Amino acid sequence: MAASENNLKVDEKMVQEKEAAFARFIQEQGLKTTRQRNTIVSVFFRLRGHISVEELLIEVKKVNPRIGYATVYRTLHLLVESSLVEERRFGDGLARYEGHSDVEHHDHMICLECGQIMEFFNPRLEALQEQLAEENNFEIYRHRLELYGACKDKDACAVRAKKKGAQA
Amino acid sequence: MAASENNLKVDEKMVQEKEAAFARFIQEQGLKTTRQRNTIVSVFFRLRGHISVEELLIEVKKVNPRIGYATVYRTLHLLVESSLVEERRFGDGLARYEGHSDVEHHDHMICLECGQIMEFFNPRLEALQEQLAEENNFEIYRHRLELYGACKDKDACAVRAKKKGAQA
DNA sequence: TTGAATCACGAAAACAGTTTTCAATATCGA
DNA sequence: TCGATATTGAAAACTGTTTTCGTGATTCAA
Repeated sequence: MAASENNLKVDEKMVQEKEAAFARFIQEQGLKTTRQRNTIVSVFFRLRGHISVEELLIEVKKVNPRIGYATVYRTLHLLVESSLVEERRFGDGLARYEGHSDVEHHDHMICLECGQIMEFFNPRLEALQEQLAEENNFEIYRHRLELYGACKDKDACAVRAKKKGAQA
Repeated sequence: MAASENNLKVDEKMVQEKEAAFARFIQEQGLKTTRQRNTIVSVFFRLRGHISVEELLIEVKKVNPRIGYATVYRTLHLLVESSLVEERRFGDGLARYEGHSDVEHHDHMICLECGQIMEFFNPRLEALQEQLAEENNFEIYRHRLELYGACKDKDACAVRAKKKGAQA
């Protein structure tokens, strides 16, 4: 029911579908297809997890070093508008972007030690929220649930924390 | 089980207890009692709901116009450190501060039409989260649940929305 | 009570993340 | 291909927040 963010290869077929969907969105909106947008989108969908703008920019620059912040920001907004990507904020002050995963909607557990972000979904949780909203005469459009804490597997967690520390 | 943010008068006795608790905190930390801090804390605890820095500053300036941003920010940090106040971020980019309400921990429903923020708490929800964390070998330190949507009472909601629009 | 050490203040500058501006360039339909 | 229009990249602007720095308060020991 839960999926860590670094356990699977990216599904090439799915990536291509998403690229196509984005291309369609661009056309529908009467916008223009550009090399920069293609590069950014292509790179983004081949990354996994919850990507910050900076992380994305670094990867994008490996393909085309002349692409700058502004274009990455702008393209991410387009991706969000196209509903292919969701923006999330986990309280560290920077936006993170997430290409839809296999689980349509999901919540997050965030380990404060190693930074790992796990996704989960539970229908009982969803139902309970609906019920509480009902009781308060409230209609839910969307919600956000984040559990902050720590992995219980301290060894694996320490390894991840070290890796993260090294690359920073 | 739910409490809106503008249904009650502030309990003067409770406010004074909190002021006293803050004074104690300042002493314990070896910090200094100042007129500015007293003003800010006093004004803050007499406001209800989820206060932004700007909202607080406006009120504080009515008492002492010479108090500036920096001192308000600094005092809010002290309030958070003292555990008398919690910082929240609802994704509109600015921090909001909340003096502990009668409900110790609680979650939020946020109406996107009128801006009303309702608090709620449900033990089944908490238990379910613990269970899901357990299943994922995860230990929760704290969590955040926000339901974004709209009041079903459209009339009351419209009144609030109008009031909010007027003051902005 | 006074004085020295220290802390806190306020204004402005710095900062981080993000958005906008603007001149140059690329795209796309006619 | 041409021309209207959208997009780009670099830099400036912006927003919310934090820090700096010179000045002013507070505290506590003498």
